[in-house]
Amino acid sequence: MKIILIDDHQLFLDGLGLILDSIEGVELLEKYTSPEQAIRLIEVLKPDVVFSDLDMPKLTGKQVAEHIKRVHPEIKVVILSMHVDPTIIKGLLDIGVDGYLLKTDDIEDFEHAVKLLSKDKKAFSPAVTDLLNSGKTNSIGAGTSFGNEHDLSMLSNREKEVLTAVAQGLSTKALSDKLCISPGTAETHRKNIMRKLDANNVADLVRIAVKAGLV
Amino acid sequence: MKIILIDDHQLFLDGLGLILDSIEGVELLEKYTSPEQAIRLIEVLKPDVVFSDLDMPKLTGKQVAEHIKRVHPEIKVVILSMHVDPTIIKGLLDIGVDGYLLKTDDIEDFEHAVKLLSKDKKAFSPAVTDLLNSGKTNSIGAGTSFGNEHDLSMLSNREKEVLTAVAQGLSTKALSDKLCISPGTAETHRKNIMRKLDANNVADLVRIAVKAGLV
DNA sequence: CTAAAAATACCTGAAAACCGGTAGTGAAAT
DNA sequence: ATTTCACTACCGGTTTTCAGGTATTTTTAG
Repeated sequence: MKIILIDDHQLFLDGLGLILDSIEGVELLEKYTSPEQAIRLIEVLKPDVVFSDLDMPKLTGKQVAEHIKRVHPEIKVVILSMHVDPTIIKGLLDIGVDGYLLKTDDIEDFEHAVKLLSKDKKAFSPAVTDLLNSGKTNSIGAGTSFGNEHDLSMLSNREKEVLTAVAQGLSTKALSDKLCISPGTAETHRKNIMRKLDANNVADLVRIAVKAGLV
Repeated sequence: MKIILIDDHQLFLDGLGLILDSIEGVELLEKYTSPEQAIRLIEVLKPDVVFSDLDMPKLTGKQVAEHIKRVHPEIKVVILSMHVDPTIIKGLLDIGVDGYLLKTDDIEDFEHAVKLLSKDKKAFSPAVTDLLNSGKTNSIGAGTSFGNEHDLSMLSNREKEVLTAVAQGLSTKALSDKLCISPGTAETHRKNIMRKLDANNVADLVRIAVKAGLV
């Protein structure tokens, strides 16, 4: 199995290269910190599989996957990522990627993934497999998501007002006075907002509000 | 030189382990995906140098460095990071870290860093060295940090850690686990912080923390 | 017009935050 | 040497949040 690697972090790339070299039946053709260069040379190298990082400065792993799948559908693309994010994963599946591995995986997981790929099967991290099996985009319990976009579009106008007030440090009582609603209503709004934004407490709400420019 | 590694990404950890093994004069004692565990076992292992990732979920590399430098000042701490961020780097220098390497560095940079460390010199990435030389952080003794630095000067280091944790949305219990203190102590810290910053609730704390760049 | 969505309001119980203390230890400063 | 300060820890009581609801009205969209 001929492989090329793409990751903007040279150190990770070097390390992963060493790991891959130690796996039976793997031939590491080339490593790239530049997605553009990798794409340019893919014609020449004719790899079986491309492992690409997701978060990269100029060209994201998703864009790399899209390009490769459009031009060379026969080449398998596996995305390496730090985050278990259902929406990201779904987007990648739509493109037709052949795997999604996590940087928190260990070498065994990686070897297993290589085996699956060699059998023309898709390769996902255990954690990702669990996610895909356990319903869909609903993840409230275990991991609080890191880098997801907190766009406030799903909030109603009133809810945005409430969120702003909460983020300003107003108590439910003060907030309800200010917005001329009952404290119970304020609570309801806050609950709905927290559900929609997957926030578990006031601190989460404030961070989101600040990042969204509400305060 | 006895080394331990800390990074929440198992795959990176494995790869970096292989790289370090290939470097002359390096003995890799142990690798940890859990900063807490690493800190707990540091007494036993007695490493010369700790390489730690900066961005980690439960305990940041900065907190790891703070803890190690507080408890075992003789152990060198080198931070691995993805970003060339002056404010971050300055904060780490204040703590007294012995190096700041980038994940975009290559193996040669890494070997060079190890050499410097063995000579009791500080080890920085070329890109970071450039930044440090190009002005900026020369004002070391003075507390006048560049940027706005919202008034957190009255807080002790520990209190800043607590504030950061609170702003990240951790409950008192979770926070106390993370910082290895009792919930009561965490409460005390939070109280003192709120008094010092004239904050009345978590929302106020989060806003201040975000504006101060703690999160 | 009607159905859906949004906004309003309330209830309950467990958990957590909040606020007032007190108090020991160890390190640093005067 | 004594004081000061940071850090640690605990107590007791009050308030608030948080997570389940339920339910009515108003507004919006098809």
